Amino acid sequence: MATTFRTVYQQLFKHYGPQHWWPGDTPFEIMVGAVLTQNTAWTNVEKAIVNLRDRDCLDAERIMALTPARLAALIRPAGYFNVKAKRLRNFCAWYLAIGAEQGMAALDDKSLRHALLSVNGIGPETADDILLYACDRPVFVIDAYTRRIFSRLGLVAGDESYEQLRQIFEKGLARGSHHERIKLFNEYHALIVRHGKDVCKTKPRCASCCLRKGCPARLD
DNA sequence: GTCCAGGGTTCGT
DNA sequence: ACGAACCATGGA
Repeated sequence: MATTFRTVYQQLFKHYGPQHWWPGDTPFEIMVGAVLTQNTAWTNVEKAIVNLRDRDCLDAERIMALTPARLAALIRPAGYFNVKAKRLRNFCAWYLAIGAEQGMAALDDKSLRHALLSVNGIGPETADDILLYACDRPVFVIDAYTRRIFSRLGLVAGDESYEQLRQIFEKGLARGSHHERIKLFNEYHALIVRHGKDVCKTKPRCASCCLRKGCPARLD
């Protein structure tokens, strides 16, 4: 059986089961989490979100009403708090200006992605997290784990640009209804992160890949 | 003590 | 277009 984007997904799902991403009660909370999780362990992001919720600040207007210093203090556990306070403000200002989730829903996938990328502090991965997990748009999220795992499998070269990789994955997983693809992309990225956390950082790092024969951490 | 996490921007080349 | 420095906490 040839290794494909489909078979890797099946292998991961069989081993780890559903990941129930994205944790969060509302789309807005997911968007906040997407900004806060930039290069940060999720456990630290959760602490920051709890702080915001305790202050009733999981809300764009409430966040904008905070001074940058107050906001930074609340999100302190998520690290890079001064940078992220600024990015969160930038995002909330944009979010309110565009008309919140209704305004976002009025845009097609491409326009919304472009609009998100225009926000200072929202790059490709954060934008795609928001598109997929908060807006239910069929975009495949690429991260460092994706690049590492799939280049070791030989399914990608590894030095492609973010945009190239996204196209490769979306084309490699082209079949299925709109809804099925969203569900698949949702679960797939979550499984890649789960697997990456689990074994791809074992020391010494497996030189081949944790999904391939010969790797001590291979799944079966 | 060291390493690095569910990255992005800015400023060099 | 691409690479490196920068940001900062907390858990393993």
